[in-house]
This record gives sequence, structure tokens and C-alpha cells, in this order.
Amino acid sequence: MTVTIKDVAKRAGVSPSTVSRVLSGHPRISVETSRKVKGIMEEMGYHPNIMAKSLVSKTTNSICIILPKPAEELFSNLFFMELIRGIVTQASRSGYDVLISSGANEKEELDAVSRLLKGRRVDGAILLYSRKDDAVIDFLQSNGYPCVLVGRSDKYEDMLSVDTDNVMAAYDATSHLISMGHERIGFVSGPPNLIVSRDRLQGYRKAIEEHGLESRPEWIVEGEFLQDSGYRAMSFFMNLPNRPTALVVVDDMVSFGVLRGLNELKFKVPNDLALVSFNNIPLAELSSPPISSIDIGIYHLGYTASQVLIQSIQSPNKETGYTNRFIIPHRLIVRESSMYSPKK
Amino acid sequence: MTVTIKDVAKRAGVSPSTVSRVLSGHPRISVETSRKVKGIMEEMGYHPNIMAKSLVSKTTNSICIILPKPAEELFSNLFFMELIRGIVTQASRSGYDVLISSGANEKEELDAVSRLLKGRRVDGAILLYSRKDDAVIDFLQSNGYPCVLVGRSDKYEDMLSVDTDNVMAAYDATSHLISMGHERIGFVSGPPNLIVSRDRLQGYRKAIEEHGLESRPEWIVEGEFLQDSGYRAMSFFMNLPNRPTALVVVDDMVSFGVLRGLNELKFKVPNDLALVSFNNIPLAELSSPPISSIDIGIYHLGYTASQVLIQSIQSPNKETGYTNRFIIPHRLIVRESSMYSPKK
DNA sequence: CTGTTAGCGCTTTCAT
DNA sequence: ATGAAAGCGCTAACAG
Repeated sequence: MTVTIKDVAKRAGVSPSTVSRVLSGHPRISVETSRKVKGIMEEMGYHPNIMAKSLVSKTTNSICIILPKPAEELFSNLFFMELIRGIVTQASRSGYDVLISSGANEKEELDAVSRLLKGRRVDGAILLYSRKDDAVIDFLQSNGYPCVLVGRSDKYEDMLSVDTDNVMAAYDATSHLISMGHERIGFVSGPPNLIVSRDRLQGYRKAIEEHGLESRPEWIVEGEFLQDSGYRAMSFFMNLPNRPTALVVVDDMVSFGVLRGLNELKFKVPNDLALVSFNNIPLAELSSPPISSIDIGIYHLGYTASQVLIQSIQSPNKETGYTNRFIIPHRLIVRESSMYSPKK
Repeated sequence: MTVTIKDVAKRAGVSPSTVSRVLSGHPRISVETSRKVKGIMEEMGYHPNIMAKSLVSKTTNSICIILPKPAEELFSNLFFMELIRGIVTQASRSGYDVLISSGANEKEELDAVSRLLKGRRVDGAILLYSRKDDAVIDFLQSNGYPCVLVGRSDKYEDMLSVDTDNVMAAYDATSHLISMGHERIGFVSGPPNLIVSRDRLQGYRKAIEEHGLESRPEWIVEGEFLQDSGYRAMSFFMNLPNRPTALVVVDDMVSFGVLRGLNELKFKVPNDLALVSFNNIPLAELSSPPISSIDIGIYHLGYTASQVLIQSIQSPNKETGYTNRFIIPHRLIVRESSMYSPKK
């Protein structure tokens, strides 16, 4: 049924080692033999047994992605799929296969990871989330398994990670509104315990300060990464006596909520309130009006994560001397929601 | 570095075979030995080498998912991610790992699949798409590799597949509008070459006929699975002299386009035009008004696909005598967009 | 340039 | 109930 090296060797009248050498492109092999053997392999439909290969080479040419548990939100799904596409594409270009794994709870997750890594089924792992204290990261680090984090973590500062510079991104978003002439700018943030929320808030503050604009505590509200948060934030802002003329919003989904609310109240975007948000999901350009958004290059994030991981698998020269944090450039996509300069 | 069965055996003062027997829960083994060996394994941190295991057992306990190439659309990403979640969850419950693979073009795809299957890295494959003539399916079928298709294909009628009954789903959607008192109902379809478009159109027709309602050719328009199609369809319908009072729309995204257009023209949903669409993406309940939609149970689709595949791997009793098509039940989620009965 | 040998870590006869 | 030995398909020395 299965064609092995041995079979090919017999059929070609050479030794198995010779066939193996042809396979691995060994230098010291006669051109003639090589051609003959290749012909036979083709003819017999030989395919190397990957398992046998990796058993002896002690390397699997595959990596795994650890998905966080449920996270049933819309953005998450879009985000992860984009990420996965990036990872799979890059990995496949480097000749690596991608295994995807998750667990119902942290223990299951850990079990899976340890089975995969200790069982030598994969050479390294990509983590798609960052928790505060993470048994999985602890496990990977303490066993010296190659791994890279998409995002950033306070605790594991030194680990390989690929991330957006969210402070800078928020700074850019805010500066854009300022350059359009806005002087009263609010910020709709996400859950305060998420690093991404904090970073973006910080970037917003930095821009406001650097431009010497007024900063009021009531112009900053926190919420979730959900439409509803935007809706509530909007109604809060629009009832303020001295309300902002523009908003920086932590996520496009939240912007949709803001938009919906403004619509209901017959406010116009961008004339009554200008908006810039983050992540540039496909819907951002389809809403009315289209939303200006910071594109964080999700696909690229995944692509790079895979690249960094595979590099670290192939050359475990621990300290490169360079940084372990890889920043993926973002860019602001200006659309109608911020195309209006308020009269002073 | 790595702990092997041999190491454990030596440490426990037994033979490797004994350790192996303990591992596989062999019946003829003394309880005492078993307990001792297990303790030592624990203590030494033994983890079985998966590659070695599958080299000898000729089974890998893993399956692969073949992603279609780009398909950069919003819905696709949501759809695939849901599917993947379902697949990964089920597979992991059955003790299987999931490998995910794709290719830039059909040839690359075929190469990857054949490397994985012929190279015995995976036991079977799940295809997430259905093309007319598919080299990958041909390859899998002719080599007798276990595989299951999510969707349905005209050509490969007999292969294992998991799908929605789209005819029935469209019938249900249409019947719902009819039961609300609508008598002039239009249909916004997708690309006519997609089976899903055709099936849904057929279900719509069936419902219209069975209820003896008028059916006009100009009440059916075709387009893409994109917002714009909805927008255009809407403007076409609303300019008709005798326009429909309700629409069955092939996909939620398309409904958003319809909605946007109606909004601009100051028409009200559902009063001026009622809507029901398909797929029930998370945004469907968040739009204003929320859209009635047929939930096709994407997660469930993936879950079942994995189940069916793994079953067929484990018991290759070719013909079960039963069907090879597994239908996942759908259900209509009624929301505001269809909650209005027109006066006759 | 090519053949021989040993062994990766595991399971599975066949003995005992 | 346990041990010894053979072999899954491949690669990597070591000899020629």
C-alpha cells in the first residue's frame, strides 16, 4: 500500500541511503543516479512519511496556535481569522504546518499545550491573547519552548511578542482630530483592565497635552468593546453642557454604537461630532458615514508572529541583542466621519 | 533531556514493554506494577512521543481543515472562524488535533493536501468550500482518504457532507412573511452560480407557489453577498410600480445594504418593507432595526463535520447504508425587521 | 560516490 | 503477569 524508501531503493537497484540522499539533496551523489531515483519515486508515487522523518530529526516543522477560550464577540472572530490567515500563509511559506488548539478552561489548555510540546508534535507556539498570570506562558518559558505572544503583557516583558504600538496609534488618531481644528476631544475607552485600553488612553492624553488642549475628566468614559458602550457613551457626551466636538473611540464596534445613538438623536456625523476609532474592521468603510479608523494590520501581525517564531525555532541563539518586541506599523484611514473642521 | 519509556522502565526496574502496557491500559498487568510505574512516570515527567506512536500505529489522531484561498469578505471570515471553533472543539473532545492548511492556488492546495495525507501526518480532511470541479476532492476520493465537505456539491453527490437545508430554510423564511400577511414578496439572491443561491431561491419559489401567491419575475434580483448588492436591489424594488411589501434576502450583509438604502430614502422598516435574511451574523441583532434572520448554526456545522469525519476515520465501514448527507437544523430568529402586518 | 549499520521512541508478537 | 526481540520509515554516522 504505502511506498517506502526501501521499495524505491529496491526498484532502482540502489541502497536506501542513496535514495535518502537524493531526497535531501545531498551534494555527493551522481547526477545520473539522482535522476533515475527521482524518476522511480515519481513513478511509484513515493511520499516521505513525515512522522518517521520527525522522529529521527527531532523536529516537526509545525507550530501551534493557542486560541483563547470563548470570546464570542464579533470583533474577536474577525480578528482571529485574520490573524490565522497571516500565520498560516507565512508558516506555509516557510514549510511549516499549523496546528490549532484550544481548551475549555485554563487547565485543559495547559494539558493540550504540554501534550503538543512535550510530545514533540510541534516545535513552538503562538499565543493569541495576554492574560495577567498565565500558566501556559509559565510552562512554555520554564521549559524553554519557543513561543511568541501576539499582544503584550506586563508580566512577561522579555518574551518574544508582536504587537501594535497602541500609544502611538492613539496619539496619531487624536492628532488627526486636532489637526482638523478640534479642541474639545473626548475618549471612549474599553475595559480598564485591558492593556490595549490603557495604552490607547495614554496616547490620547499625550496628544492632548502636547498640543496644550484642555483635558477634562468627564470627556473620558470607559466601557466594553461593544456597541452598547458606544451608545451609552454618546448619550453621556451629548448631554454635557460643554460637549466635545470629536471623539476618539477605542474600537470600531463601539463607534457603531455611537453612530446609532447620534442617528436616533438626529445628530450629524461629522458635523456635530467627529469620530476616529481603531481596528478598521471591514464594516468601518461600509457604515454611513464611513468611519475613520486606525488600521492595525492584523494579517501582518499574524504573518510576523509566525516569522518570528519560526526564526526562533531555527536559531535558538537565545539573546539576539536586539529587542524581543516587534511592532507592526499602523496607519490611519481617513474617512468621512472625521472630515469636518469645526468653526472656532 | 527527554524522558522515554526506556528511562521510566529502568527507573522502575521493569521492562519497557511493561511500561508500554501500563500506558495503553493493557488488561493483563498487575495493579501494583501499574501503580508504581504510573508514579514514576509522573515523577519523571514522562510524555509519550506522539510521532513515534503514530509511526508504529499508522494513525495520527489528527485531521486537517482546508481553507479556501482568499475570500476576503466579512461574512467569510466570521463564518470560517465559527466553523473552526466548532471543529476544534469537537476534535479535541475526541482526542484529535486539528491542522489548518491553505494554498495560494489550487495546485499549492493539492500539494499541501497530498503531502499531509500521503505523508501520513493527518488521518482525514475537512473541506470548507465547494467548487465545481475540484482536484483536491478528486485526489481524496480516488485515494480513499476520509474526508467531509461542509456544504454541498452537485458533482460529488455521494461524498460525506454536512450542510444546511437551504431550500427548507428559504421556505421557512418566506412562509414567515406570508404568515405575517404579506402577499407581494421579493427575493434578493446571490451569485447564480453558487448552489446556496439556487437552493434558497428554490425554497422561496416553493413557498410562494404553495400559498398560491403571485410571483413576478421582476421581484427576483441577483447580486453578490455584499452590501452594495442590497443597496442596488432596494433601489430597483422601490421604483417598481407595484412593489413588494417584504423581501427575503440571501444574506445578512446584503440586508444591511437594503437597510442603508431605505434609510436614505426615508422608508421605514418593517412598515414600508419587511425583511428576513440568512446566516444571523452577530450584527443582525445590533442593527436598527434588528434583522430577522435564519440562524444556520455555523458552529454546529463545524462540530458535526468533525464528528462525521472522525467517525469515518475510526470505522471505515464504507457504506453505512444510511445517508452521507448530514443536515444541520436551522431556525428563524424573528426580530423587528419582520414584525409588521401590512393592511391588505 | 555508495552501501552498511545503528537507532529515533514506541508497539506488538512470541515466549516464558 | 512480564521480558525479549523485531520493526514502523527514516536519517546519520562510518566505512569503503
